[in-house]
Amino acid sequence: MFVRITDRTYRPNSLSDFGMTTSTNQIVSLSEFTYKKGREIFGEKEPAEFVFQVKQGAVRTYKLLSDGRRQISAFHLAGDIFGLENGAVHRFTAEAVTQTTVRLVRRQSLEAGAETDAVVTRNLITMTTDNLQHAETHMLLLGRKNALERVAAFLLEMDRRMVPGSQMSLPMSRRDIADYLGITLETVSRALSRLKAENVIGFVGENHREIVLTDRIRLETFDMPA
Amino acid sequence: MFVRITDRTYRPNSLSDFGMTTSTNQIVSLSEFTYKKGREIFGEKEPAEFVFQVKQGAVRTYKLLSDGRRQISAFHLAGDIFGLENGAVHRFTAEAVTQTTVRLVRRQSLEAGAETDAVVTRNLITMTTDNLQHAETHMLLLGRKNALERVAAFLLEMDRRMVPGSQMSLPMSRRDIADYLGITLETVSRALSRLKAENVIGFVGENHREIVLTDRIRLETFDMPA
DNA sequence: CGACGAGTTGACTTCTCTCAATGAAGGTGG
DNA sequence: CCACCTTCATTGAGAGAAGTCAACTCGTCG
Repeated sequence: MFVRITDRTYRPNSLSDFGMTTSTNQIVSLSEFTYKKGREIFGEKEPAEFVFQVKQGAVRTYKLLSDGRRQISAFHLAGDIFGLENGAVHRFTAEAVTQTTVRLVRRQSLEAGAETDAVVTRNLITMTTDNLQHAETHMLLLGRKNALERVAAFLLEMDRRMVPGSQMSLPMSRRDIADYLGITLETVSRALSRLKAENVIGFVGENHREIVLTDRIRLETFDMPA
Repeated sequence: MFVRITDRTYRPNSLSDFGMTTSTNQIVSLSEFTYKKGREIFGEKEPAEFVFQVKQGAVRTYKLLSDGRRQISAFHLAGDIFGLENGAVHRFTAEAVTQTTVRLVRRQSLEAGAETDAVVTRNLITMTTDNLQHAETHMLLLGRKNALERVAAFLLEMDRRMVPGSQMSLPMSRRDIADYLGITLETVSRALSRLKAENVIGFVGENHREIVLTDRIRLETFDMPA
């Protein structure tokens, strides 16, 4: 249950072990750690000691209301950095969606790097700005799109971000998708069924998370761009 | 109609005219400009030449869908900085909610300042992070709160941000509030009527934008915190 | 093998939207 | 200064989209 606390006693190597490559825009660190499915990586209001990069797997970050309603603000896939959007204290909870390996660096070290290296600084700003842009786009979705548009937008976003290929394998459950899109899991399921019935998407494997975009053009019309 | 284009040919004074005070965390510039109610300050996809600070009045920033649905991402009140959250190109439209005076600085100058001054850099990051935090909180509202909770949260936010006093004078219309909260103006109106009927708020003037929070404690219970 | 979790689907409910009417406020021009 | 027009806000009635509750299927896993 609280293995994660033990987990987080793990310490990455010190300052000299990481750097930032301008070419890849990724924080590079030799420090890695793996979380099992559903494990909490950090909790809301905890001090933000580390910044993370997903090496493999997927992470969800979310906020809760007191009665349990959940809003997932983002899914972080391989390559993505998370935990940076926070200040001294984490502003939401991060959990492993599937078994996930992350690289981590001390936040303090990063900030020290930013003091002396303008490139590191610029990258920090860029990453924060990217997060902000994603949040803005998502606000438009949450505030003004209907269920079908939300699900279409989600599929297109995931298709764009996941490894290229004819099909995609979604790591997250229908409930996760629902909490990301601000609807219920039943509504997600109905929207997917409708898209399947109209031959816009197809289900591939026997679990229902392998999806192929049969008609991307039509899917984009469901999404409805600005 | 296109006066704003003329407006924007106005040029702020050069680099030497602005700086950033660490004590107030505000960009200081002698360059000012005033927009009439409803005027566009900048449009989505326009090059982001300036960063703005509201001196007086209020600004809304929003995104549109092709069919006209609008999502206001934020209201910027006196003292607030906006246009920074953007990259080289503005990611949304900014309009004056009421007659509004802004200070402005060239974006390029700011970036030059960031190169040489770590304090400026830190403030830039802080401001972007603040925007991000607001967006995250708003995603929770848009994705998971009901109409009454949204309106209650809005009133508490405005009360917190506007000049202290027993009552507040909202600069924006019901439609603006609705597009900020992801509901319709009728639903906003009904929620306000209900809060008034329950003596949680009161209307003061003869226009319906002067509001007093009669029972802040109860209003907070309607909002429902995390 | 059985329990459990995930997903789908149906029936019904509910919340918000849509459409419409009304009244008040504010701006404009004669 | 006032009549007129437009905009804004409120309120009601009905429609509709999404939520809730529940049943059922299908893998997975102990």
